[in-house]
Parts: sequence; C-alpha cells; structure tokens
Amino acid sequence: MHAYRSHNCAALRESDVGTSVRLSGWVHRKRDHGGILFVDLRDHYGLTQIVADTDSPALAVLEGLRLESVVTIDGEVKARTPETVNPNLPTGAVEIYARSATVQSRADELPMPVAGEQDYPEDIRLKYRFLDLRRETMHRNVILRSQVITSLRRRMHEQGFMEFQTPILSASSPEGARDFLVPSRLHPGTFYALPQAPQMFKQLLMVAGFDRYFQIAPCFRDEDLRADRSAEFYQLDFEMSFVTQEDVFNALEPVLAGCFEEFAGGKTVTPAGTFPRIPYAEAMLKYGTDKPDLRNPLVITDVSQHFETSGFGLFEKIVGAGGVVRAIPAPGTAEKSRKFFDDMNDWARKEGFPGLGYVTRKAGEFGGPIARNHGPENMEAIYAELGLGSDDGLFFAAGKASEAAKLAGLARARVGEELGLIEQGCFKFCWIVDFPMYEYDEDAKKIDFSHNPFSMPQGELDALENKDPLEILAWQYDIVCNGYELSSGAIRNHRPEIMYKAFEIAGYSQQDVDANFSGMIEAFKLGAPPHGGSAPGIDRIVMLLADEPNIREVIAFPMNQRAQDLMMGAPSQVGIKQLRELHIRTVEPPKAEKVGD
RNA sequence: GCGGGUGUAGCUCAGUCGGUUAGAGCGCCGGCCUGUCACGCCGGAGGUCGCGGGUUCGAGCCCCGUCACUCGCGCCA
Repeated sequence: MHAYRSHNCAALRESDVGTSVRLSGWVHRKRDHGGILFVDLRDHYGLTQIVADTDSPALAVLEGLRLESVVTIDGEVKARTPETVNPNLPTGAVEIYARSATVQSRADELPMPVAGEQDYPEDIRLKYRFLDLRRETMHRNVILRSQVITSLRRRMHEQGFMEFQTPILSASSPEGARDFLVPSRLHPGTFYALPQAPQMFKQLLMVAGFDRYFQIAPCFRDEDLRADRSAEFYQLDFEMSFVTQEDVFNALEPVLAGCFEEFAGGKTVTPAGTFPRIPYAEAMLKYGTDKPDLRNPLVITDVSQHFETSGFGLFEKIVGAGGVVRAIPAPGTAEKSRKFFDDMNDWARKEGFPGLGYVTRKAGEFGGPIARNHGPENMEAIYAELGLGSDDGLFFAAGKASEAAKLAGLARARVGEELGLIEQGCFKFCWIVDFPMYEYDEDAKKIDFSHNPFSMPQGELDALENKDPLEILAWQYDIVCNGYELSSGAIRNHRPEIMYKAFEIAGYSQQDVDANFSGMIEAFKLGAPPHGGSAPGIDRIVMLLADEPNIREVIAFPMNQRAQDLMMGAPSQVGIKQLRELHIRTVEPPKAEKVGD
C-alpha cells in the first residue's frame, strides 16, 4: 500500500464498504465522546469521517491531537447506519473505522481557526495565509483561478495564438505608472525595471512576424493599491498582426464569453459577437463613466437646454456659463421619504461635489425647490422627454461638463443600488470605443495624450495634420464587464512618421521619441505590420467569477494595501554587503531628522 | 499626500449617561461522556481596552496626538 494514502478524502462511497484503506489529511474537526471519537479528515479533495473507539489504538493518538494536525489513518470502510448517514457530505454514507493513526505533523494552537466561514482580520489572514488558504472559500477561489487560466490558455490556442515569454527584468520607461526598480550589480548606478506590461515586447513580436501572441503575463506597478488593484497582477496579454479593431474584438469575444460561460455558475453572459460598442463620448454622457455597469438600467440625459431660461436661477447660471445639467432618473420613488433625497444630496457633498439637486414626484405632483422654481409645466416637458412617469423622481448633476458627468455617473450607480435596480445573475460586457487621442492637461496647460501614446489615431497622419487635436479619436478601446474595466487595448501606431507627429502635438520632439522609445522606433523603420491587441486582467476576471469584491480574495499570496507581504516580511532591509554589491546607499527619510525637536 | 471606518482575551464581539472587580461565544488547558457531524456537560487559565498625552474625584467610554489595518480620493498611459 502507498506510504500515505490509498484514496483521497473525497473518494470513498458505499461501494467501497469492507475495503482496507489508508487516508492522510488534516484534522478538520474532532468530536470526542470519551469512549468513541469522530474526526473529520480533510484534504484538497474533501472530508471523510474517521471513527475510533476504545478497541482501537488510534483513539489515544487522535485524542491527543489539536485541530489541523496532519495524520495518516489506516482503517476499514464501514457503512453508516441509516440514522447516522450525513447527506451533506459526498462521503457521508460511509466512515473509516481507524485501526491505527500515524501523526505526520502536530499542530500548535492556531492563530485563527480553519473550520467555519467566519470573517477574520485581513492582516491575520495574510500573515498566516497558508492557514487561510486551507479554508473552503479561499481554497475554492485559488482553484477557480487555476481553472480560469487553463480555460483562457486553451481558448487562446483555439483562436490561433501562441504563448511566448517576455523579459521580467527590462528597462524603465518614462511613460505611465511608477516602475519597480531592480539595481544592477554589473553596471553600477543603473537599474532594471519590472514590466508594467510587456507592451513593447509584444509589439516587437509582431514586428518579428509571429502574427498572434499571448501570454499570462505578470505586470508590476508601483502605485497605491485599491480593492481591485494590486501592485503585481496578471494579464491575458495578446497582440495580433494585420488586424482592424473589429478583428481584435472578434478574436477576444469568444475567449471571454466562453470562459465566463464556463465558470459563471448559471449566470447569463453577453454572447460572443454581441458585445455592445459604446463610443467614449456616449458613455460619459449616458453613464457618466468610461466603465459603465450595464446591469444598471438607469440612463443619464443632458437637460441643459431646459434650463437656459428657468426660474431656477442656479441651473440657469451654470448653463449660461457654459456648464451642463444632467438628469438621473429615480423611478418609482413616490413613496420615498424626503430623507432619501436629502441623504443623496449629503452624500454628493461628502464626495466633494457642490450638491445633487432633485425633484420628487407623487401622483403627478412635483416637489422640491427645483420644481417649484422651474415650474411644473417646464418640469413636465423634461419628464416627457425622458419618458418618466407620475411617480418617478429625478436627480440633477450640474456644473462643468466633466464634473457633472462624474457626479451623474456616481449618482446613477448609487440610485441604481439604493432602489435595487441592478440586475442580478448576469455578466454584461461592452466595448468602450473611440477614445479621444488627446486631452487638455489643466495643470500643465498643454495638450497631452489622454491614454496610450502608441495608439493609432483615427484618420492617421491626415487627422494629426489637419484636425483640432482635441477632436481626434484613437483606435483605442476598453473592455468592461459589470462596471469593471477588464483591460484597455488599441490598434497600434506602427508608422514612425505618424508617431513623431503624434508626439509632436503632445510637445515631444523627434529626439525625445528617439531617446525614449528607440527600440520600437528602430523596429518600425525596418518593416512593421499593422497590429493591435489588448490585455484583460486575469485577477479581475476571477474576482467577477468568484463574486469577490476584493482582488486579494483571488490571489494566493497577495500584498496588503500598503504593498507589504506580511507572511514573508517584504519589503525588508538588506545587509550592507548586499547594498555594496549593488552600489546602493540608502537615504534616511527626512522625517528621521525631526526626532528630538 | 488627503478623507472616511475600525482597533476591548488567541479569534468573533458586547460593554448603558464617564462610576465598584471589563463580560459572552468560539478556541486553549483539566475532568466527564460509545453515534457525533458547529457533539454535549462541569471546571480553569487567559486583558498594557492599539500607543502617548490631556480633561476629570474617577476614562474602555470625552478631547488632542500618534500607530496599525481597511475603504475611497489623488495616483494608476
């Protein structure tokens, strides 16, 4: 017989009754009745009940073990009597009568229990992650992650992609997020950077003629963390040659829809080939965000023209000064208290906005200061235009277009949630397309790239030379699911002359481009195919499928929010010898000088 | 960098208006128990109320500062 097990802890059934077996696993729970002892033995696969009574030498061994000790049981499969069958357990028709128990590893008192689904503080969970990962939900999430990655790989291969690895130690780039740097021992004073994404390498793979590349790619960004954002994360990074934006969409939709359908557990998924395409400008107007949650049925409408002349002076003034008024419906709120509306306004102020206006309506009667001043006939005109009924309320976000859109977007999400309008049990995908190539940077008082500087502008060189830069759109797109941005992508700019012109508009000289992106520019001068791609975030995909609100719940060994690994103690100080080898001297933070004041 | 929340036993939490010796459940230790499956019963140990300062006759509770964790803003092409 095998040294540790003949079966795993989920394997045995009634048909195995009478056989001699050997099981190994963790002591999940113990029920000690004195003369008889029950142990739920757990491994990766499941639970099996072990029984030992006074006739068995296993009784004394198991009685002396704390939970989570590891033990090997030799015994016999016995049928449970009908009244002792546990229907909640796949192995619940049988139990193992233990002839002997061998302790493989004795557990000390636990800092946190493994059995049960109670919540524990995250710092303890992270410090003892190996215990946390034994628990059912985390164990299941990590397994799901593995299965999702396997599924994505298979589906990408089916679409004709090949997986290649790209360097982890690479060069720092001035664009984008802060880099994690790695000092070079062989080249004093110089640093490698961990990739924020394998952007340049995948484009160079296209220049190298590989046509369709993908990679489950580790990415690193040294920025502050969020619930859905980690410093290190994985992307399904891919790139394709000789493609239009439509080709990229057609390649990715079956992969994402297929993978989601496979793991959605009965939730509906937007079918491949039917992902809506929403222009950026339309998304900002109708949803107030470039990552709309389409499960929310509410749609924002611009009602500025209704307030060009209005008894409600505040809105009239805002519109007169070039601002906008956006309306967010609150359907069926006739019975909502005044407090509901006031709370929304308070919330908006707390978020840093001037306020959120509202109109209440009950049985056709308008209420609230805006309706009173604007007049019921004028309100009726807005309601008619928006198709609202006699018991529907309405919120208003007014101000500069960008601010009003942002507030309206947040309000749309909040109203949808408060009123329980978010459709459950579905994954709703969409593409956001036609992102602007440039935006006006208020701080720097100059035109800058609004997203990826390597995207191809729509209209190419002609557009760059002849259009108002702020009117130029890019072949740049995001894929969004239930309000989460899964990735952005683009058809790339593969023509040096268009690249130089694009950077020139953002205020960078040809020398700047050559200096910072020499590798890619050189490559593009030696025969580059038109190409494009995208890079959906693996962690966010698993978050959605596992229905977890936090990215750390789907990563086996995540950092905490301050980018520390509490289990391994990273980041940590290193010895002076290591620093010397790396030609590094650390500088005390300025704070330290103040001690003793 | 900024704002919100949290911090009481190993863990989850309660702790009234500022008032005697800070409690419960789980876990742990000891004892009892031959059909449990969140086993049950009896007993016990376990506390710098995050830390520092202040107000007060008196602070877990009020005030100031600080630290840790977390959520968000900034940031993240």
